[in-house]
Amino acid sequence: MTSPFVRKLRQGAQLSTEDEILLMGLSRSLHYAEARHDIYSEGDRPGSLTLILKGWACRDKILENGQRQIIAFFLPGDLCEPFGILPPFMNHSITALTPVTYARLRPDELRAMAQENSSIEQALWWDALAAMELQHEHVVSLGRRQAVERLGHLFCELHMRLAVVGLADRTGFSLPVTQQELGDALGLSAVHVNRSLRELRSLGFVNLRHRRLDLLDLNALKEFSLFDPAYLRFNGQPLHDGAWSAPSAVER
Amino acid sequence: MTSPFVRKLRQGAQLSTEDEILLMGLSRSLHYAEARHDIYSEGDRPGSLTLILKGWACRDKILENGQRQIIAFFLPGDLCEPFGILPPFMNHSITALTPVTYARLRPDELRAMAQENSSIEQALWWDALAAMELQHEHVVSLGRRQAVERLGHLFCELHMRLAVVGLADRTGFSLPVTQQELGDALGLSAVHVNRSLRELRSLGFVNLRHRRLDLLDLNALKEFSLFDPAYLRFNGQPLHDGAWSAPSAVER
DNA sequence: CGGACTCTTGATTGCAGTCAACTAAAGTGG
DNA sequence: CCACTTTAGTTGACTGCAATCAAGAGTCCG
Repeated sequence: MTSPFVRKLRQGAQLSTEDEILLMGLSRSLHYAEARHDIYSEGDRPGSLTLILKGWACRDKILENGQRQIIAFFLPGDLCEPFGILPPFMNHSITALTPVTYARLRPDELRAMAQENSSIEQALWWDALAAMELQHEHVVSLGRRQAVERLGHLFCELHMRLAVVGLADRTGFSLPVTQQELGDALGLSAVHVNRSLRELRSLGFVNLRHRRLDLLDLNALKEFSLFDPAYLRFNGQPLHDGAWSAPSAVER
Repeated sequence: MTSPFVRKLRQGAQLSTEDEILLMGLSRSLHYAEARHDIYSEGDRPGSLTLILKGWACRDKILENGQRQIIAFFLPGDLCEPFGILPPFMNHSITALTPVTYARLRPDELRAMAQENSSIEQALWWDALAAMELQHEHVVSLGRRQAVERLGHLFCELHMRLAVVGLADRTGFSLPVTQQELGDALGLSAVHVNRSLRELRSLGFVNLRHRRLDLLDLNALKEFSLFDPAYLRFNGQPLHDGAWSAPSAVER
């Protein structure tokens, strides 16, 4: 059983079996976080990168007035920081939304691996690009989309991200977060999330109950939410070669 | 006269004179864009990274319904994409807000330079980190701050970013964008930007006229906007060494 | 079985959008 | 250099989306 990390990275580069073994070998140091507990808190000085293996987490920030904003959701296979970046201190938290199993990766090890192996380098840079564009689309949602569209768009995004790591199929997926947490991600109140959910249900698009999202008409939902999956960079042609392969790195 | 790029990167690493000469040598290929024209449009396949040398630009996306969201402002010294990332195609635009002078950088050249020079590597990763956290804070603003706070927060951020490259002092700075564009960045209508501006003026914090922002009481504005500059990662201790220096790279 | 979340719905409030008219500034061309 | 046009800024009136407040129902869990 390949790890979700490897499954996702396959979207960004052609990986050989040896590449995949190398990548899986990174997850030596396994850790566990309980639901609603911080993996990293504001002010912490992280010593390693966090790779989510199982469960859901998020990057979130609590404001002075007690309001919370979820900046990003992290799903199995997600690296909470791009591969070469280790912040000297955190100014927000990484919080487990469910029980989470994660690995701690050493950035120097990752970067050394990237330096020696251009496929892995390309995959890691691809992952960093995809993570940035996720943020961009989040800004677009919060800035210019209405509540119902935001919610629908998020569902489409989560579905594609989960499908890539084998955690969603055509019928739906497990959505283990509260409506309050959806609101914290979408800049909405829990009450309004509930009402928007009702609207999506009454339109016959989805049904959320018992922490599972049933997709009743995915295509209609995508159209309604103006969802264009290009920003996820899935299944795309690999990032073009000329500019990508480091001058000295030659793959055999 | 050192370039704004170098001035900014000094915030992220100790750069020797030779490092700075190397970095300035990157900006060989100079280009020019007129105000309101795209540097890259949606669908383009960029062949190089864009470094803003003079003028203001932005990353923006036009939605199907004609609404626009500005995802990020780019100021002199800003790299529009992190140093190792060259998207295979653009799914949004990079647009000049004023007349812009920019350089085209080859990612392989940048990465080769980073590989040989650990100070430069650290500076470039630092820049990528700072750019990501800018995005995070943008999400927080759009999700959880009120209009007036958003505007005030943006002014504080722009002031610090411009000050680092020598384009702002205590009295204010040139703000060469329309109120409509401020609204497109903050998820507000131009009318509401105007009203919020009036409120900030009536509170005695700032005064915006003829494309210049006068800072009348910067500290009060920062307090009012709950502005915590930590996310800009300026003047911080350099990113810590142990995890950062690549195993084989030794600086002399 | 009790207590704590979470979800749901209704009533009310308020922040920000839209529409519209007018002023000010900045270009443009004769 | 001055009419004319266009773009940007300003203000008022009204509307509407989403927040808040509140209460009840449903679930989960010890």
